[in-house]
Amino acid sequence: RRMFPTIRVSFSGVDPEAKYIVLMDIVPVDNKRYRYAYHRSSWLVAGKADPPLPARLYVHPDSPFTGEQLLKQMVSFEKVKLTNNELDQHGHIILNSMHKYQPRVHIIKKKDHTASLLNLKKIFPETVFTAVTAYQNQLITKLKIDSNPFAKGFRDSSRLTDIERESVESLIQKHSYARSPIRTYGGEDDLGDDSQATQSRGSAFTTSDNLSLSSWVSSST
Amino acid sequence: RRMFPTIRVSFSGVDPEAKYIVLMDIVPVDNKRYRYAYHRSSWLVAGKADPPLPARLYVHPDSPFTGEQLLKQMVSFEKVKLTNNELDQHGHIILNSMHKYQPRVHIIKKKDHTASLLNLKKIFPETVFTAVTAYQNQLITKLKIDSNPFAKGFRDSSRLTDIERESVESLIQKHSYARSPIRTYGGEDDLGDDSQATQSRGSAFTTSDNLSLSSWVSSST
DNA sequence: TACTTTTCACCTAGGTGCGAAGAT
DNA sequence: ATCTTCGCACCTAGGTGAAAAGTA
Repeated sequence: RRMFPTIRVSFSGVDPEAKYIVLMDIVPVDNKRYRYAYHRSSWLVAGKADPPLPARLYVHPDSPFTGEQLLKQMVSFEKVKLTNNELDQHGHIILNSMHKYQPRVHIIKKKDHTASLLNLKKIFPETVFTAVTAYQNQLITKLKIDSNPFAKGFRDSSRLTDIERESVESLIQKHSYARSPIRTYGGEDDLGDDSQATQSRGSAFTTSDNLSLSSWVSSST
Repeated sequence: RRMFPTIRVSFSGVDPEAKYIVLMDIVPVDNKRYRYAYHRSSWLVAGKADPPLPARLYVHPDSPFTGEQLLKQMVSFEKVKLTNNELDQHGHIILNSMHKYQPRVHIIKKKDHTASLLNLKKIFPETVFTAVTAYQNQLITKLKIDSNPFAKGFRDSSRLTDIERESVESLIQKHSYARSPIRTYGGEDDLGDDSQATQSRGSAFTTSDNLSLSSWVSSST
């Protein structure tokens, strides 16, 4: 199923004349499996991670972009789909349920006349999420029903109250602090703030194939 | 509204390594206005054409294609939209109702390192059609209801009978013979059969903006 | 009379969480 | 007990011709 909320990114500092490929992948945050403690409303470590799944890239369907396009428009990843089916034939990104993940946005400059590439990578830490097949927390469910147009059918006056919005913020804080501190699992290099990807909006709730992964994360800014 | 049936084209003889832009435009077949003679089931000339409308190109949204893609996949123009509103802001192709038109498919090879272009043009005469805001013939209506999935709601056992199918063929013959013989109005050069566009499927019924243009044409293999 | 415009019921296509049923 | 799967009602989004109303 689709990843929701949608990750949207805008770019600066690109060459308007050059061509760029923009893509997303999603990497494990740590080597742990999680379970949800209802009475504490928080995620607890529940052992080592399950075996890693085939890594897949989501190349943005509007690629290649001209630098000019990237400076003008926001790039939206609304069509990214997630699954927990390791045999998936649809090209969706494959995740383990009950594991913590970090989406990453990559931008690759197409060098003319050669095959060489420049690949920049950008992480928005506020988009870390935990994949699930069923929502573990009623507030998250409510938040998603509130914000996803396709879930309008479930809005029975259950729009989030101000108090609930505060609770959501606190949940997000907890989820954020609970993850391992700095390094992305997998040991690949991140970009600093000089990266070309400068803005994100929305974040990475999720979903899967026939089932329904989810999680939570900030909707910073 | 969308042009239906959809024009689909496949290509041969292209360079798999090169990049190509594929596009469609629709040009007047002659300088005449038509009206429909119900009792004779045929189009009659009804005077000189109305003033020409702004010419527009429909660049296929999957452009640019690699030659490799063109050799593999059929290119479908299902999303082409037509209108009779000369002030249209949506980029749709603008046509005069009750006039006869010829869709054309163009393929442009992008030359590396230069701005120069090679533009080839291909006409499928069986896709000539007359634009309308309301269908003029019950058989055409039935044919479209029969073949367009979005019109399924109007299929009340009214599927075309074998006899009706024959009548449709004869209508198409009549429409075809009625148009001016060889030259496309506007005097631009056509390609011969050595063109790179080698196959069409379906044809050019139509439709417009808030209204409903239509017409008929062959569905030659 | 001969079109053109507008609105609408009825479709296709596909994104939601729900809840019963299944799996371990 | 704790997830995962599946079918479903309910949405969004938008493509149909019918038919009533408008235009000239």
